[in-house]
Amino acid sequence: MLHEPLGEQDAAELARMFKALSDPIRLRLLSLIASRQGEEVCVCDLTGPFDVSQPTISHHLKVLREAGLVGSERRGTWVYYRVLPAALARLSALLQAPTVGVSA
Amino acid sequence: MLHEPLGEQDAAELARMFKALSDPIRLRLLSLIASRQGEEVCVCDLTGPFDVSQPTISHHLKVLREAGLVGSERRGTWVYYRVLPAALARLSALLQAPTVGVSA
DNA sequence: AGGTTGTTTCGACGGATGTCGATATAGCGG
DNA sequence: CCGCTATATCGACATCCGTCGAAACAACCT
Repeated sequence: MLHEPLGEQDAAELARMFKALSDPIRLRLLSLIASRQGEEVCVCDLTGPFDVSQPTISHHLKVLREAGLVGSERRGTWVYYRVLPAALARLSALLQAPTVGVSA
Repeated sequence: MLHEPLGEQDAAELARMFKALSDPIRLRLLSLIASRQGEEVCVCDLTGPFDVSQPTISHHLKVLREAGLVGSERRGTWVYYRVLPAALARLSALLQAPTVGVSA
């Protein structure tokens, strides 16, 4: 919550997560994964909608994964990505706090 | 909401906002401003807690301002910053959506 | 085993970003 | 008007980031 100032460590960790969200392609990737609620999405379904090369998509998925926002699992030939809801919920709660403060 | 894939334009705009949150100093600045709910905070109160120079703080405040996350107003010698709750609420709602989807 | 497809890693390149010191602007007080 | 404090802008520099093509790795199929 933003009602108490963030410590340096928390700020550093949260900044890493927000940085993963700071690219349009990564945001769209995340929304594509999240829009299959709970289900997993194959990488092969994620490369089509974008104008960038497939290695670039793989790089962006890695960034999202290392930020703890998505998880991945290989099943056979394909790799499936899924959203990790707890991480998104944490960020959401952080930004929600000041809003309720003002809406009162 | 992340239940429908983001369009390119929306993604670009949202990415700009998240990018403003992707730096630890900016996150702490925002939390310092937000922790005074509704009130405004003088820049002179924001330079102290950090190890970086005053121009750097001014730069980060500019990034937050241009992202639409905070507003500023000059009153006499001092400049006061305040949170713009609607912007934070928008980001919060975006990240909240998949959570409720999974909690069901 | 060899070939084919899906995915990741590597190395390189150009552009963006955080930081600083120096300087400029804004407003107050004598 | 001049100096003083508060804040913003400028120019420079090192580092980081997104992107690509090429290559490596993984798993399937014959």
